[in-house]
Amino acid sequence: MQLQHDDIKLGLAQAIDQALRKQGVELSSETIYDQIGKAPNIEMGHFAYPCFDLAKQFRKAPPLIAKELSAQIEPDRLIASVEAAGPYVNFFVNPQAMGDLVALPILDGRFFRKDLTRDTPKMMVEYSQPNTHKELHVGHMRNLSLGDALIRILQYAGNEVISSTFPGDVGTHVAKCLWYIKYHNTDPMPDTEKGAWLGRMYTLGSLKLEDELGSPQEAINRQQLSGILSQLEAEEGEFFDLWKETRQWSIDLFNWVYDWAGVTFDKWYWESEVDVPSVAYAKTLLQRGIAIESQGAIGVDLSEYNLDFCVLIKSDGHGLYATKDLELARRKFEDFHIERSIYVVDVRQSQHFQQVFKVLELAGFEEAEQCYHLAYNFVELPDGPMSSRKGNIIAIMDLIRQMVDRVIREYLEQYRGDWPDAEIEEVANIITKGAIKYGMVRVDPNKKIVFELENWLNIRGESGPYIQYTYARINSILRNLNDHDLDSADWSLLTEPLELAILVKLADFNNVVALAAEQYKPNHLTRYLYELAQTFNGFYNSHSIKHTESAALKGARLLLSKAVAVCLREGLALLNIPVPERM
RNA sequence: GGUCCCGUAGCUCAGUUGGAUAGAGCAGCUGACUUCUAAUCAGCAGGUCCCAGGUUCGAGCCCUGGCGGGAUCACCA
Repeated sequence: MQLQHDDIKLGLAQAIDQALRKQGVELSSETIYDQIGKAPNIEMGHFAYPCFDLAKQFRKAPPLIAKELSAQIEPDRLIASVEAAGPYVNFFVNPQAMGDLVALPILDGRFFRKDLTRDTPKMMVEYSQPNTHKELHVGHMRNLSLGDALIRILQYAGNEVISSTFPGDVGTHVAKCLWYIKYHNTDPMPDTEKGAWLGRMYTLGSLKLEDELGSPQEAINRQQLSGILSQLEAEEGEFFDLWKETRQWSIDLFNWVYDWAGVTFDKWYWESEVDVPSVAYAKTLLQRGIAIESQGAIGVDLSEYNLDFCVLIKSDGHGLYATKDLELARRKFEDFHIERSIYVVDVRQSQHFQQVFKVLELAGFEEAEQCYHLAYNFVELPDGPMSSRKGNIIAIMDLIRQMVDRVIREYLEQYRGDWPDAEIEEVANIITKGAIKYGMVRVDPNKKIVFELENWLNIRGESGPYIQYTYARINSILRNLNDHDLDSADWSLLTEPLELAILVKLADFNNVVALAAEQYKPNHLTRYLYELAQTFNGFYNSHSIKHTESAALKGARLLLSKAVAVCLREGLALLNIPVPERM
């Protein structure tokens, strides 16, 4: 539920409210506020109020109501003029008021510290659940970008949010990797890029195991794998030592990527730490009669909820993914006293979470209804889904390297000698972050992304770098033209339609972020930032800031530009995308 | 078969909770840098919003039924 934080809409709602009262009609201010929208284009108006809902009360046709209503609204500090257009009342606003209520608060930061939403439970967002002993691929990057952006947006909207991650450091995938290293690998142990090497071992292992299914070798393999798993569980033996060492290699890779992306977690939960306790918990469910024994396994029959049977303890006594999530869900609420728990996990786990939440509910864990699986669709390649198991993945490392190289070669090489080499390297990384994160988050979470490398490396048009470029461009203008510090401007001089279009767009920032927070959809923000940048670039290309008829107008345009830059920077920050000072 | 998601321009996607003439990018074509950053901008072209009903002042959006694609459904995670 959004608070009424938009001063412009509030001002318009007041004027409409007064005009309606004069005609003897009373509406709640919320209703009016919520109905105020944008005019279709800047020639028709800046904001619009539709009169359809008034038809019943007035017993008149909406166009007639719009006409009478607009006649009742007097221009004031905010409202420059009012026009009825069919069933709509269209408002033109004064640049002076827009400057005071929008641009100035943006420039001094007040604008970004408003409370946007009413219900702000303390929540935990869990995201990034990579498996050790596998390579991180671009699919993991979507999860990382989405979860990180979501947390920042939720915090901005006023929620207290704790971030957590849940890496999978135990399980059969680990055994397959260690199995291959020990029994089949002939390469020397690596000195560098150990995480990536491990990922290859996993792929080779799972391919070999798949190959040998149905062969005499199968039984031997099975025995060897089970031996490995036993050692890991007993926490002793050569495989346990190898596990400890190689596990760290993967963690080092995770940390490299997290550092690069600027992501941190308040809490790391490990599958290995909840494994044993989760099985113990499942046994209590059996005792309580919530779980039953079936076909040698122990689980909960959820068929009456259309969720099938949820196995919690395998016939060999081991727990499963669902078992661990049962334990983890409870720990989260205990450890941090949260009121809401969000899981950013790909859509293929939907049924898994439905089962987990339902079992918790049946077990009497009331917070289960505050657990929410934020399912997003996965990233796939043009020729089908990615699979570490099969080895057809694009590693995050490879994407980053290729993109950094491309950015330097195509755009930054021209500055070589002029800029320090370190800055070229840094800016290339900033741009790469912009391209990758923006690309991952711009698509609606429940639509899949078909990853085509060449499209991603081409960063023209709608992209993170477009917005970063606009920021750097404004920065350059300010550097060159802002000879003395401006702290105020005569906003009333900004009468060009494109200048007003910018102000109107700026005013919408908080509405968009609030919407993104409500819907858990950061793509509303990416879209907004792109449109804001686009609006500015349109203005920039048709109006000179440097050459104006007066110094006052130049000052106003400079401050307007600066407000755009601040807004772009703050918006990108919510996506954890940095901006370069020049590019 | 059950459940969930998707279907909008050649391709990739928006569409602010039901509002005015459905918008961007890529690809294609035409223009704009001795000027404040051309990683940009302006313009052209491109549409049965999967189909059929329904709800109402109004539907790309909501409801019902189809069609097409994807995911998932007992000891992997």
